[in-house]
Amino acid sequence: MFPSPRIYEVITRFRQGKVLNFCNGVMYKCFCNVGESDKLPDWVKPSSAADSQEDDFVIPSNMNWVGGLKAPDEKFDSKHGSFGIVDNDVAIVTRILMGDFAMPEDVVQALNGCDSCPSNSLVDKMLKRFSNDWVCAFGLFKWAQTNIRYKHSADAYDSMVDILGKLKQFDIMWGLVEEMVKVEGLISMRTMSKIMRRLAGAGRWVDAVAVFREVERYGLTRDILCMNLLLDTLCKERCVEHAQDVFLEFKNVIPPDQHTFNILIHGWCKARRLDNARSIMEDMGDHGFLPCVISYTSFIEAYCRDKDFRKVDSLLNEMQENGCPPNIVTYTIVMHSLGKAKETNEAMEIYEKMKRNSCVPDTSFFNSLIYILSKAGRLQDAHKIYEEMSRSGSSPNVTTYNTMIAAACEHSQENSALKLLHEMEESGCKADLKTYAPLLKMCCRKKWIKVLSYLLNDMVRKDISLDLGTYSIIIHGLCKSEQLEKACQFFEEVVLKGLIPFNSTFNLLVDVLERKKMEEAKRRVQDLMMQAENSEKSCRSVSFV
DNA sequence: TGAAGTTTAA
Repeated sequence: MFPSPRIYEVITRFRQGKVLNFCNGVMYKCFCNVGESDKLPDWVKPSSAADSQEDDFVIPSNMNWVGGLKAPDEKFDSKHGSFGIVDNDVAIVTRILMGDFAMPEDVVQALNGCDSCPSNSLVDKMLKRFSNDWVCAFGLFKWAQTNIRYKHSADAYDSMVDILGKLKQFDIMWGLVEEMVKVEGLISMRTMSKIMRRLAGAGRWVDAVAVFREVERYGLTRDILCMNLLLDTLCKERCVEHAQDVFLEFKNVIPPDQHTFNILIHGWCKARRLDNARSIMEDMGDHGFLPCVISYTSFIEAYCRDKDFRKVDSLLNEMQENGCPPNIVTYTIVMHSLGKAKETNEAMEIYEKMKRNSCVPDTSFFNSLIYILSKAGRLQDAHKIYEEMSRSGSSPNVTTYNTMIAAACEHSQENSALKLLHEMEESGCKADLKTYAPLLKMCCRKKWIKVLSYLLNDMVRKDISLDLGTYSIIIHGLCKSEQLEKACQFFEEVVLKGLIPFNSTFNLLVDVLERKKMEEAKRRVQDLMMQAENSEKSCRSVSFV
């Protein structure tokens, strides 16, 4: 135990009110004892948001004390200020990329000043870490290319294309694609698939289809595989109409296969246009394909969504009669919907029916079962299923743990929730934001501020960053528990991160502060909200120039 | 890495 540590956050630079020193939204934090802040490296500056008075903060025993600094991981690189980063080059490059850059060229220049060498693993890690910051990612990408001993892998190119597409930098993306064309074997169907997905996601359906039309220009074959990829992308991006148009245009040139029809059936079922799905099914027959379990399951899912369980039943029977029995996916859908419709006994009956038909349950099925049992308040039964899983050969995954933890939190089984988090870690299952969100909410409700701090720190250690929704849960929870100072601190952190708080969060906080006559804090929150809204406006005007 | 299913807060 160390005397009176205080939490400091590392905040180095701002751009339009945005904190730049976190990667993928992860804010790097460090801990130091009161009166020892001069021992902090110069890149560490305490922020007002984190200047908490948690004098009794307990340092978790799994942390090491390194030269006056508390680092959440075994190794702490005090020179470059990275936590949990063992690879020195990764640390150096991360540190540089945390700067304020307007153009990729600036990033290249900054990286030229360091003596790190690019490697496949370095580029891979950095592209993942900066996948939401195309300027940094592309700068690093360009810098790596200047080294004559290094060549980007096809995967690195694909990742870069994907990042540029995700952030809607389509001109730059196309420039990179042209560069890829010059090297043989670089462009693959994976590249094309990423491009089509990002274009469709941005509402540029015509462009996505154009990629398919011109795919031979890139040395690829415009076959049924490629067409199915496009159709699937269009359906998943909610433009099944465009998928249908492409299908009609090309079906005489490129003979469709069973996948083609299933993709369209699923697309139409998801869009609640069952008539269209049925015509595709007929067309499927005309092309000599029988509907398979996947085709039927799409319809089953649609009926389930309408809670039309009579139709579900008759279709299940029809499937059996047609020699196409339902499989584990079909059963999962039906059971899940029955459970959600509060027909828990009928849902359990599906499990029995499944066993009778010797259909083997898998992890997703068990996850669904655990979910509906928990929602019905049958936590003990859910726990039994959790134990049954390992015995039956399907191991729990992240969804299993997330579901169990959320249920325990909802039913005020705090210890059990924290125990599950521990079990999750022990089993080597990687936690994510959905693991922590209910736990954080629970801590706010119970006013467990120390545990809240511990969990937040745990998240930093695991590279899991808070998003706006999670921040909102915390702020709402703290308001309800009348932990108003804490609530204000989190509100400030949201704005510092460049996020814009929801109006409901803002209104709630202002209301509570007003009721408690905390005028100064109220004004501060109002200023912060204004700052957040203004910085968004200025960002917008910049992007339209 | 060719088609269907499970956890989501304000």
